[in-house]
Amino acid sequence: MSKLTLEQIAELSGVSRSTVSRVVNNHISVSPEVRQRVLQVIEETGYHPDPAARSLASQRSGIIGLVIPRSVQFLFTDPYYPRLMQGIAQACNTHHYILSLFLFYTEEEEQRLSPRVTRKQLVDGVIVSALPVKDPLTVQLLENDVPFVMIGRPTISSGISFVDSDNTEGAYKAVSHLARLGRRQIATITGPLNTLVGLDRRQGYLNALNERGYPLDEALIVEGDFTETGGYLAMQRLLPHYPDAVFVASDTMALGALRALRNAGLAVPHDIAIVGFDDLPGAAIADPPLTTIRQPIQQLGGQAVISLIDLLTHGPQPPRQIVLKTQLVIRASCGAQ
Amino acid sequence: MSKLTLEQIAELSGVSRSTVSRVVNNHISVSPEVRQRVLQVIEETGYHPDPAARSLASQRSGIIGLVIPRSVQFLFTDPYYPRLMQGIAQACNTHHYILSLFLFYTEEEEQRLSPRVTRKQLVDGVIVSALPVKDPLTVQLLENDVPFVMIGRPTISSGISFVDSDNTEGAYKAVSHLARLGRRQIATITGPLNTLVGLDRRQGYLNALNERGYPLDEALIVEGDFTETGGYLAMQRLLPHYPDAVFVASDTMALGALRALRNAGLAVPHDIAIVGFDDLPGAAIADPPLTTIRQPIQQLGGQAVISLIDLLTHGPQPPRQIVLKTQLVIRASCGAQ
DNA sequence: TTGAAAGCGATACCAT
DNA sequence: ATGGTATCGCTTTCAA
Repeated sequence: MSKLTLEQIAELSGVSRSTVSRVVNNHISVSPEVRQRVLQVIEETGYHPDPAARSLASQRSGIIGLVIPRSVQFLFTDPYYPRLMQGIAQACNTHHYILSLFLFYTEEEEQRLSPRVTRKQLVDGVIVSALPVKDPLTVQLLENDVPFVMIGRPTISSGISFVDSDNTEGAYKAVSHLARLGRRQIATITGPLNTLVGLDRRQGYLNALNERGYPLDEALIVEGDFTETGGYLAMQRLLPHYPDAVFVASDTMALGALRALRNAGLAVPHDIAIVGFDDLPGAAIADPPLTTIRQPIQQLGGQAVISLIDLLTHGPQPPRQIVLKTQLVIRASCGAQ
Repeated sequence: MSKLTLEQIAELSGVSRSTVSRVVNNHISVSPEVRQRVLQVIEETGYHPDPAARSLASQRSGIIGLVIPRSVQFLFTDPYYPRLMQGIAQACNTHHYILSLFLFYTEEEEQRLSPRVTRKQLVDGVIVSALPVKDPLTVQLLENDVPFVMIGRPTISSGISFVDSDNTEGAYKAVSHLARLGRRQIATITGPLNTLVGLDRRQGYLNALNERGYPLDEALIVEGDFTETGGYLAMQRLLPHYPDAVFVASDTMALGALRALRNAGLAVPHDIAIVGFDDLPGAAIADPPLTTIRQPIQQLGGQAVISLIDLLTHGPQPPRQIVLKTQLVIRASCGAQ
């Protein structure tokens, strides 16, 4: 079982190397009979083209890189990421791409390793998990014109392809729901306000209050960091202001907020209603089960891959910018039955 | 900024291509001055060797594959995996390897895509997340002698490299702890019993009971599946038998068990004590905080990479089989304040 | 539709 | 210690 080459397949099928290559790559200019015969041989021998030789000759690697920059590294344990990766991996599988994962920890590491993804040698293109405003990585990607799509909308979005959930509208729906249920002192625990997702969800909150002519109380807006502990601490800061509801910008933080409320002896939703964002697995099994805004995380990943492949195959194009709808999922924590 | 080649660096530094290659690969036979000069040029020009050309010539890709087989795919959203991946990614970073991720969903997909990892073309070696007994993937890996190490001990471990936690001893410690606290009716929710990790942890449970001469009550042993819902359902089946303690073979299942107990109106740890396994982030913030067995997940990943690289560089060797110690983490759920 | 041949950009062996 | 050169396995013009 020594390694087979195109050459050998060619010989076995009585055609030239070129022809076999055409068959393998599904080119048109091959007569049906020849194609048939070659495929036969390939099948019988179990031939697989050598990826290295192939990339060298074609200048394409067939590899998509998923980059988790240092700045979001600390969130990587959030259940959000496995879901995202499932979506990405599945799409890669169906589109015959290989997925490589780049997790950067330290700044030094990011500096040293980023060339791996900012040159078109190793990867054909990359998917980048949402970056804070003006990350150097984005700049490098643009400079070296490496095709890439971001998950999460970038701050300067002109010319950049991305896939995002409709965060503003999602937050708006969450807060409107609370208002509809008669809550008046609606607080919010935001995401980090140096990220667009953080800003967007806060905006949705503001929009909903505005629309109803609710007064804006700055004390009811506390910044979180998307971690459970962050949610816990933020909730504690909110308590002295007696909110009767709180929109939390992520389920993970909402879990932390619930914990803070429990510690404070407050009853959810009786004393205070709560709505999260994401609809992670933990939301449904929280105590009480968490009303939340579901975002289609897997599809986010899948769409990112599709957009990227589009970029790869059709060359530079107007950027593909996709915003997916969210959905209000009502459970017990908001007090609606 | 056209693409630089070895050739050009050679010219710019006034040496041959071979010499530049030696410098790049840190070979010994290069005079200090020449090396210095070449490195200078490389630095100035920002040259990076082409990975494809390199793999083609050297027959090594520098890529390590992480394989999540279909059979464990449904567990991928467990917080265990991000941690594991962090450990693996970090080790890959420091050892200059690229990490590729292979998630297989359907059986068809696994069949179609497994050649990617079972031939030494694309990846130099692979890390496989624990497989149920005698998975075909293992067989293929062995047949094609692709270097690989498993995370989690395989059933037939002769000749196979793996990294595992000491599951049996961990479970033993958990159950002994419960016994020490005076619990008598100690139940267990096991992992899937077609996996060795499931069997091992059950064995630890049995060992602890045995040692103390506790009677074995089959009704107190219920099989779970490592999911939250599985834990919930298993706990419900346990309730009619009035256990006063339960060792749950994973934190995720323990969270489900807690939910079942809450629904049943039982107080933890007063009515029933509970100990989990893993020490995932969710354990510390559960209500009550979960006593659990901590396993060093990141190190598991890191060790797997190190073992694999060892295999890659030193060729076939006696398998490296590493078992890492676990640690009892006492919180409120077991009743030992 | 098919084949011949020129790369693709490195590595590594063999001389010197 | 250094250079020359064959080689890795495939893609892709260009001719036929």
